[in-house]
Amino acid sequence: MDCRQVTFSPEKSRERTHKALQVFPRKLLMRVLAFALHLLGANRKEVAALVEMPEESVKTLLRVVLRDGFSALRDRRLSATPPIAVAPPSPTQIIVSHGHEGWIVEFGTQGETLNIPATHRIQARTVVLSLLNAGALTLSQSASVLGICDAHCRELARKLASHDVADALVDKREGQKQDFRVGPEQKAELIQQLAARAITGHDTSSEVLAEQVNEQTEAGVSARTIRWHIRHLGLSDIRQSLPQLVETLKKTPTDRG
DNA sequence: TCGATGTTAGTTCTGCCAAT
DNA sequence: ATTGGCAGAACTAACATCGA
Repeated sequence: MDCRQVTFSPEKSRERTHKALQVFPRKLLMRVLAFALHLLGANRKEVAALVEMPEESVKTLLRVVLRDGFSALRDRRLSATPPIAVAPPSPTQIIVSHGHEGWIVEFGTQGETLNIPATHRIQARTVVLSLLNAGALTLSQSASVLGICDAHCRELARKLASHDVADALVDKREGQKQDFRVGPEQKAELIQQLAARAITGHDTSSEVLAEQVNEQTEAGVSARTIRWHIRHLGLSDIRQSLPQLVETLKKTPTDRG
């Protein structure tokens, strides 16, 4: 669908969105809009910015909607029943609040405060969960101020009770840990082919190397991937240096005489 | 507490295309 | 002809939430 000639009015959008929010939960409405913008051809990054969602959430949304259809537009983890009202927290001597600036911990009798910037999430968790473990805050107060569910809050507090902050609270995600197409066998073949061809003066272009690696290992990788690995293995320059090194070594007596 | 599901952060892979 | 930057897809694993 070509929308380039369509005029979009920010005023009308504000008006209509406001009206729609009387009926739709904000999150659901944003998910519907994200999917519609995607269908109309908008760039995913721009879609994410427009609906104020992380780009990765938009990615996940599009994947599940295209797989499961309309039902996937709502967060299926959410219960259909309305939330149960939570009893007000019991008064404590320490009060923790969370705003745009960060967290404020009020304690003592003279109104002393500890300010934790919004960017210091681990510090906030350390303080709040320590107070929870010490019995100075309730579970629901702690979970609410940290913006996590009670069950997860309980789990983090339990971990912090038996582990240091680095083990209990620091995010350890590292992403994909191993290559899934170019493994040790393919790398060995790549290095072998590149070295042998560089020394003998044969073609060392990524096209040829990809052909050889695929032939020997049935990897099915592209020339671009071969170039990517050549660069990340630090092999980009050995095409020039390796033949010179071999010539030098030929003229030098071997260690064994 | 646990399994299912969604989210997030990171790496690898690949097509496109400008630069060399 | 070949390389390498860029963007986005594909993938992995940890984090987080939810309901039973």
